[in-house]
Amino acid sequence: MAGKDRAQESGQGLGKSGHLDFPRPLTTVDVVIFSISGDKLQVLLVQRPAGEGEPFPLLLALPGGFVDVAKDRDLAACAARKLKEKTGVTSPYLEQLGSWGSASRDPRGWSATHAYFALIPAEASVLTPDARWCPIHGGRLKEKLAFDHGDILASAIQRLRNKVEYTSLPAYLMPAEFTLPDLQRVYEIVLDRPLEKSAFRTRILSADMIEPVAKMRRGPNRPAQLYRLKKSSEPVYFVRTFNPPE
Amino acid sequence: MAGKDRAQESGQGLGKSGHLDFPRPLTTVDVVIFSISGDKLQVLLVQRPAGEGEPFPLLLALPGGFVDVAKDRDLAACAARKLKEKTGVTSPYLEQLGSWGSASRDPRGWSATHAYFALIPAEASVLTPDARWCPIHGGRLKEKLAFDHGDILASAIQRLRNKVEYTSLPAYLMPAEFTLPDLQRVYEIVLDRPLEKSAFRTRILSADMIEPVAKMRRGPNRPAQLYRLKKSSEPVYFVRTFNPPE
DNA sequence: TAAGTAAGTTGGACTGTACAACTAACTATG
DNA sequence: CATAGTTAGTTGTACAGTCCAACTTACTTA
Repeated sequence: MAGKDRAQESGQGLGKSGHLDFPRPLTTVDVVIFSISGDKLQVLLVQRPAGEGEPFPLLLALPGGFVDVAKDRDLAACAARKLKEKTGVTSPYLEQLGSWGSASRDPRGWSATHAYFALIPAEASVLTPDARWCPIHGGRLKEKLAFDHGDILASAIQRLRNKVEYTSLPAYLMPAEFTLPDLQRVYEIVLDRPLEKSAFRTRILSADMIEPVAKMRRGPNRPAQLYRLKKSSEPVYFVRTFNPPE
Repeated sequence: MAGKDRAQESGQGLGKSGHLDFPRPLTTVDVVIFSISGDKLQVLLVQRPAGEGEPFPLLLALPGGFVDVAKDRDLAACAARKLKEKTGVTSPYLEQLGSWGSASRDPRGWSATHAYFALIPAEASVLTPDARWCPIHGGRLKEKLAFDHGDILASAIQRLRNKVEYTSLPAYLMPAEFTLPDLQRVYEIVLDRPLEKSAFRTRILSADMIEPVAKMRRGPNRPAQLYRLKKSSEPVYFVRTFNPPE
């Protein structure tokens, strides 16, 4: 026989009955939900419960929880459900970030979490009482998080920054209508560095991702053209990054 | 109390005893191992066992298996172990690809796999008898795979192509010493399109990722300079993609 | 009416790719 | 021994898009 049993490969027995009677890791899904408000990148966090036997009581954590094999068809549905429960938002940008699994990350035993990251416009959300936005200063969060959620968040921030360098991801952080300077500001907030105005405009406008609406944003100075996202839903990939610093 | 119990959030009870007595998904790790040989991108596959109760008997599948909570400290270690077992290679390029989990992907029950992808030089490997290299034609594999491994492989190919467009990843597919035209050929094999010679050379040489060795590759025509990878281990990210087709 | 401010445009310098023609170094062949 | 063939590697012009900086435009406020 060419192949070996998958369970046996791991040194674990598969009984003749077909039972898979070896210990299984805990399986969770966590979601890193980003938004922009107050000129800051913000992440949605919830407080851990204080009950008996609860790990990391009262610490902040990413919203998430165990996969419910009866309720969740797949991982993405589970992540979307958790996002919906916490923010009320249903169709945001939702991307898988990666998975973290080890013997030590959860004191209750070997566990693996599937992490997702979502981008939503701040105004679109109606939070549950236990959830709140926490600002990210200089690419870092001040608070210490439960489990390895600090690592996961750091990884999400890095991924976001990386992709913002050469994609239209920030568009998903914008309200329905926005101006080009608004969008540029969001890019600058995420990247934490200024971008060049004319190159930015050229790039975005030639990407065919937004369209002008017949309105201007009026303010104390020259009015700005309002735009909205085209209905493409897919992010745009640019062939260059913005001029990287250094 | 601000937070709710993670298990309760999923509608699952956490007993007062602290037991986590609800059904857990199966947890596996699979590895997509790429290599180049015969001017083709190749992926390492193993044949599924034919035993009773075995899903997808005799079909080809990605090497992988259940996480062993006693043996595997974390997911990456588990992936590295599987790579080592199948190919003997210990320090390749190994990156997490993503995770796939659903009620339906494994007939034995709700399961989630953590997929990794690895790049190794073909000559570096000593395969176990059940493993073999399968060529990828035009970005696709001919054979049908077990589970959702076809999806996972397609995703790995797409990720590889994407990254090859703007990183030095193909360097990890090269033998210890290679020429610039060798490297270009590998880029072209993965991208499945020709690249421009002078731009390719400029880009690679200015990336400071390889260094010449004091030898030439001799053949039936003009000798070519041999190079080797510098000991950086980290891949290089270019600020532009190669000129994309279309 | 002038000053202030942010929106949006314009033009020259620069960087790196695209394309194509070129030179260089070797082998094989008549 | 000369010449054709092949691949390595270079060079030069065109072009695209960013960088930088100055400029015009449209509005508010004093």
